Order: sequence, then structure tokens, then C-alpha cells
Amino acid sequence: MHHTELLADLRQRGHRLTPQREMILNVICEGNGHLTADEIIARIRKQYPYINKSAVYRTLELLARLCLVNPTDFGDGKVTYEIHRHPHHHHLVCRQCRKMIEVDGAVFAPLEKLLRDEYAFAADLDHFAIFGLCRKCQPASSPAPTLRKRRA
Amino acid sequence: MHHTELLADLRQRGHRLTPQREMILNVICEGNGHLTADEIIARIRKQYPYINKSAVYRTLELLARLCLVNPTDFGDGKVTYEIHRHPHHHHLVCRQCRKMIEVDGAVFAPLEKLLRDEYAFAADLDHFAIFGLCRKCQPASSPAPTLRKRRA
DNA sequence: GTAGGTGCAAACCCTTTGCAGAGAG
DNA sequence: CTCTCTGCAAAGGGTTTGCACCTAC
Repeated sequence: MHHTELLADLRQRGHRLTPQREMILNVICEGNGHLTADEIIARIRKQYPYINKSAVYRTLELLARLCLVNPTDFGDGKVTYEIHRHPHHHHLVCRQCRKMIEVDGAVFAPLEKLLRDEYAFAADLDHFAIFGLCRKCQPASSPAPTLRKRRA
Repeated sequence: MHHTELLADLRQRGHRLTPQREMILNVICEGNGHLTADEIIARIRKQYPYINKSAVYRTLELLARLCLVNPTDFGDGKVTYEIHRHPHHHHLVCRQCRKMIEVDGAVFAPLEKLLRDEYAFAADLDHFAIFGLCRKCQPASSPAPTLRKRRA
């Protein structure tokens, strides 16, 4: 997904194309992975130091509403953003070393079906963060690790 | 689970029993369901107006670390707390009407096994929030619903 | 020309922290 | 008596908002 396509999509849906929006989309597309609002601002500032915080937050809110980006809350107090991708994928986040493992979206298919069948609930399982312990951090796991800020 | 048991557990693990801690545990036990720190404070204040915010936050952090309570981030900017229960359960949160449906922990068992087998990842799936649309809110679903603050 | 966006600064809001004093064991 | 916990007030930190100005169309 190139940022020009997303820009076209934006305009098609009746939103204006501003330099700021272009820069924001460009940065999110380039930086493959998750970026916080702060990181996005920092990257834009390298080329254009005048980018404004509010504009970034407002644009991210818009892009998320249009499902062009996925906001994800990894439970550390700040939200990260990523270009909306197909097929979906999820993230295993180690609560000890903070390592992130990407997981194919298919693992959630059975659960999604179950929730739909049994609870008539249409789950947003397209971008999910699962907390736990990765392979390396498991042996020394047991004695009550320090609580991380906010886990889901 | 009665709050006196939890108090005993606290002392057994070398922590002091203070009136504040007793009140906090009592409120969390009574209020069946999820309470935010603010709600906990409000409820205590009805009987004892002098309860202190910091004490509550610090106690909640302690209780979470000892796995006596489960913190859950429903993505609205504040964490809720609930007595740790067996068997586990999860929550389906409607992103439109905010309704919460409780779901048996067993639905995650296959996923947990898969993550362990394929990724050697020990997932914390004991208390999970899944966002989506409930039965009632589904028909009118499609055209880009307003973005909720922070979803996982 | 006119919505819709941007920039700025201040407000928000939940949560955390430093420190002095209190009280559980 | 000691060490943990509490109370207070202030700071933190990501995010949001009000308002005047600007600019994409």
C-alpha cells in the first residue's frame, strides 16, 4: 500500500489533501510497523520541523475512522498506528522483555466464528495485542513479575 | 471470594493490613464487576471521606502484582479492576453501545494451545477484552462508526 | 468564497512520585 | 522501634479542545 493510494482514497471520501496529511501518511507507510503519534511527529520534523501535534492527532483519528490505519493500544499508555493490512495480523507482546511477535490473523478465525455463532458478536479481531511471556522469558517466570502499566 | 480471605492472603505474603487496604478490598469484592480507581474511591468515600487517591492506586498496583485482582484496560483511558476469579472469563465490549458481554474463559483454550505450540508463547489469556459490535448494533454497522478512544 | 484544516496554547484526565509523618507488627 | 504505608500536593505524559487564521477546492 503506497501513500498516494491512500491519499486518493482520502479525497475520494471527501476529505482535503493537505501537505500535513501527505507527510503523515508517507511516514506511516515508510515506517513499517507501529508508530506512536510522537514517533510520527519526530520523523516528519526531520524534513519539516513545523508539523503540528494537533494536526497529527486529528489526522490519525480520521485515518483510523476511515480504517486506513489501525490504532493499537499495547498497554503502555500510548497508542501506536499502522497501515491497515490484509490479511490481518496480531501481536504477541512479551510482558517481560517487551518483544513483539507477529502472528497470522488466521489463528483467530475459529474464535471469531465461535463468538459470532454463540454470542452473535461481531468481534474486531483484525488487529490484536496479546500479552504473555515469550520463549526466553518463560523459565524464570513465576515469582510475581513487576506489574506493567495497563494490560488488556 | 470474601475480602477477609484476601486480607489474610495479603498478610501471609508479608504485607501490612491497614484500614485502607481493607476498605479497598471490601469495595472490590462487593462491587461485582469492574471498577475503576475513581469508582473505588467514590464508593469508599461514602463511608470514609478521607481515603487517599495515592493509597488506592498503590494498593491496586500491589493487589494486581499479587494476582489478587485483575486489571483490565477497556481502551477508554482508564483501567478497571476486578477480583481475580476462577475459572477465567473474558469480555466482549460493543464499540457502539459499550455493552459488555461476559464470555467463558474456555473459548480461548484452543488459541492458547496454538500459541504455545506454534510460537512457544505463554499468553496471558485469563482476562481479556474483545471489541466489536453486539447483536443490536450490527445491522447499522458498516459506514465507518465514530472512532472510540483507544482500542486494542 | 467557504467549509474544512491547521497552529497554538492551554486544558484534561488518569496516574505517578517525592517527601514527611503516621501506624502496623 | 522500625519499616511499611499513608496523605498531600505537585508533576507527568499522552491526548484533546477552543479559537482564530489559513488554504484546498
